[in-house]
Amino acid sequence: MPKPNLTLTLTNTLTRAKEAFTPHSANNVTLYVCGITPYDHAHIGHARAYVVFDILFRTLQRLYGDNAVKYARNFTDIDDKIITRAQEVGEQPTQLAQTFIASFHKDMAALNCLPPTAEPKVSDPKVLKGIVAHIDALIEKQFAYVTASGDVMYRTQKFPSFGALAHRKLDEQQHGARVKADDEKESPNDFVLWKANAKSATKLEQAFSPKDLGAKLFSAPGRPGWHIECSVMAKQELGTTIDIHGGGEDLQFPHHCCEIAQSEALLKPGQPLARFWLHNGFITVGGTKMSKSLGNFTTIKDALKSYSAEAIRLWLLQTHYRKPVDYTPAALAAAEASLAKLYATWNAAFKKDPKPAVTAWKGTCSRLNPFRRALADDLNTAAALAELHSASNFLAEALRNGDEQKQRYWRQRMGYMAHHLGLLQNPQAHTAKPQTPLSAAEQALLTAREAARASKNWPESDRLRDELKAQGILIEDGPTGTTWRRA
RNA sequence: GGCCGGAUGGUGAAGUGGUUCAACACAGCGGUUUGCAAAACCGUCAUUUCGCGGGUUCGAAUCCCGCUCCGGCCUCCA
Repeated sequence: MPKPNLTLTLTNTLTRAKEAFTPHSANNVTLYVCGITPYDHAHIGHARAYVVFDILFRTLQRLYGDNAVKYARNFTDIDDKIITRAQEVGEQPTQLAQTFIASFHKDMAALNCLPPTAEPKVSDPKVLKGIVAHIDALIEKQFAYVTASGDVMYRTQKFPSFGALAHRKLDEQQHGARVKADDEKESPNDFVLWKANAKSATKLEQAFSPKDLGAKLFSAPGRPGWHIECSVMAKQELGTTIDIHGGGEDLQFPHHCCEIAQSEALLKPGQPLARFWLHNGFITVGGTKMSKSLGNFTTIKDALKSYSAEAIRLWLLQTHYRKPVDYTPAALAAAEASLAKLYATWNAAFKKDPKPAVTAWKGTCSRLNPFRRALADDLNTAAALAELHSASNFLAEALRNGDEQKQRYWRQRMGYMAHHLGLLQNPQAHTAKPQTPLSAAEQALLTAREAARASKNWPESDRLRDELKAQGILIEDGPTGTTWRRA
């Protein structure tokens, strides 16, 4: 792979500064992004996180080569929330998790998010064994202790920089602000690595015997705590120090701080779990964070009932990934309109020349430089979109002028940009919304209107046009005849 | 209480010291076109203005200080 002639800069949460990114090894670039706990359908907030990191994944692929980038995104498929939900609906937890993993995969595919190179699950025996071994090692090194009820806790006092990622001094925190303190902890900051059944309301489900998994220093049946899995899966999939670790802003503390403590306790002094930490901002509703617990969420599937997947993607990419995005129908409708315009040009170009669009680009192109620079500048997708619009406008102009050379030129560049952003990728029909053929009744209306127009019966013609519009079919009378499209 | 982030036209939003820096998009408005529309095109759309008040500077939306408002986290969370 050629050495990238662009420097990728990323805002590193560790330093709160934009830093030049260089991978530890240019032919093995590693990215770990915290995935979901599959106990319900994913919502728009999840969509944002994974669209953002999809753009990062694609950008890294362009810079270092498709095969050089390893992107792991996990599923926390062993968890109290899964067990609780499973009991509510009378299902096996594992079955329930499977259902929502499949649902999540569908959502990601709809949103044009590329599949990660690895999607580890906690329930994988390899992961469970790794977790148990990691916990054993932490106990051995005094970084963890077993409580009277059998839990294993991380001893945060052994890790003085705990909380540094979130820039917190722990003695200044309000303990128990949200979750009540646990008497068995040596320090209120300590967190659970292994959750023994003794304190679980759901004793028998998703419970594992540490001994069976090879544990030597703890024994109470139970399940892994939330944070430990990511440490282990990142290590198993990507190695001990990864290039970039990402996730939502809300994971900074405690989740990512706990991961750092768990992982770095077993690494050489000064060796980090991750060199770069990236966090995306929230989706808000009326200014308040969209979340499961507040109940103010819209699932991706529900949003897809009203808006095309690419409009959702476009809407998300209009804002820089660290800023909040407010979910409003008006904003989605505006994105849909903007996308429809892009597709109108795109579609017209395909009618002229049905060859597939360019997706890859070898070498340099001065017209693509602003686009590439925008994405390399801390993933400035808003600026990158402006370049896409610009290419679209030039292509539309070339189509009007009949300049075939420029049509090819701009179509290639537009195609490349759209592909990088994961937009304009609907196969066959080059429109955002599916254009199902007219029904017999609809066709009859259209034919009747044609007849009325031929006899210059304008009132009848307009009445039929309104009737079609009411059914979601928009009529356009052009010089070469009448066309229709579904709104 | 501690820590973190945000505030840019009617709307979303880019821009973090200086030659179109207020990009781009959506909406609106005027026009061309059309039987009328739609679509498209042309034009217009923050002109001492970037939450407020100071300061630094030859020069600030951009840096510094103070303030207001909004949001997030402080062991469920993307």
